[in-house]
Amino acid sequence: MPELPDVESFRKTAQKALGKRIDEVSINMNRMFEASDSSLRKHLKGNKMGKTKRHGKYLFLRINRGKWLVLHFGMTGDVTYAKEESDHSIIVLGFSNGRKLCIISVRKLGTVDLADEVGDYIEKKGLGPDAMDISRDEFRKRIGGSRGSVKTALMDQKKVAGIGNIYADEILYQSGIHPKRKIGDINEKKLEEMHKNMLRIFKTAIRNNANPDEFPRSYLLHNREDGGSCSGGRIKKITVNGRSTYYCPAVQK
DNA sequence: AGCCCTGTTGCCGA
DNA sequence: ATCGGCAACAGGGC
Repeated sequence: MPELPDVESFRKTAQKALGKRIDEVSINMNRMFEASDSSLRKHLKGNKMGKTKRHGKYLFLRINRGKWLVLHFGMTGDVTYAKEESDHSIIVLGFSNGRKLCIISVRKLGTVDLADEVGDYIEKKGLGPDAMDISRDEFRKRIGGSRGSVKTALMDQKKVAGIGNIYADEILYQSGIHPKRKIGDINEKKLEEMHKNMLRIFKTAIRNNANPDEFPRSYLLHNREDGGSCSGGRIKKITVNGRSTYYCPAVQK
């Protein structure tokens, strides 16, 4: 689930607790946690939920003056705000209105951390500019300036933050580019087209709360399986950068 | 029931 | 730069 649009949707959910005081804290520690149980409790309990930020696939929740709760979900995740506690919650924040903000991670592959400054944290991680924020020229410079395959470049969080396996395939499909094409083989005009498509796809996904059922039918995502149908032919499955990759040979060159 | 494979991520070592 | 292995777990196929 958690690529840029999913995390943006998590952020909006967390935003519903804005200004609410955290009365109760429940933490199910596991290997995701970089911050200790005691320091998390110290910074969470009794404080009010502040503003929220997202950068790439990272979510930042301000929980105390200058302190941020940092969340990265790995391959699975969700955030809920309701009276009921969700299964697989790693952190549950209880508020006086009886509602709970649940941070969910079924597979426990991500990260939970504390940070003083969002910008410093992003820099420390070496993340590139957020995909929704990056200018056309910057995109062309960062993606175009590598030697490997175009899909590998798109998924490199150090170049541009937020594009994962599913959306990389979608961007390449809609841009008519074979995932294994070498970057050097793609001209500037095509790179700019990719940038435009990336923004459009993410905007569409965000508008629909990252729910693929609501995306246009023309999206690859709906037929993302070996032998799946496409206007031009059949979807093919290959491996790129160690990840399953789906594309249409008739459409993508 | 149980075994095997796959996977929306990212780090590490060869 | 690229590749395989790995982390933890659920769900589907057989």
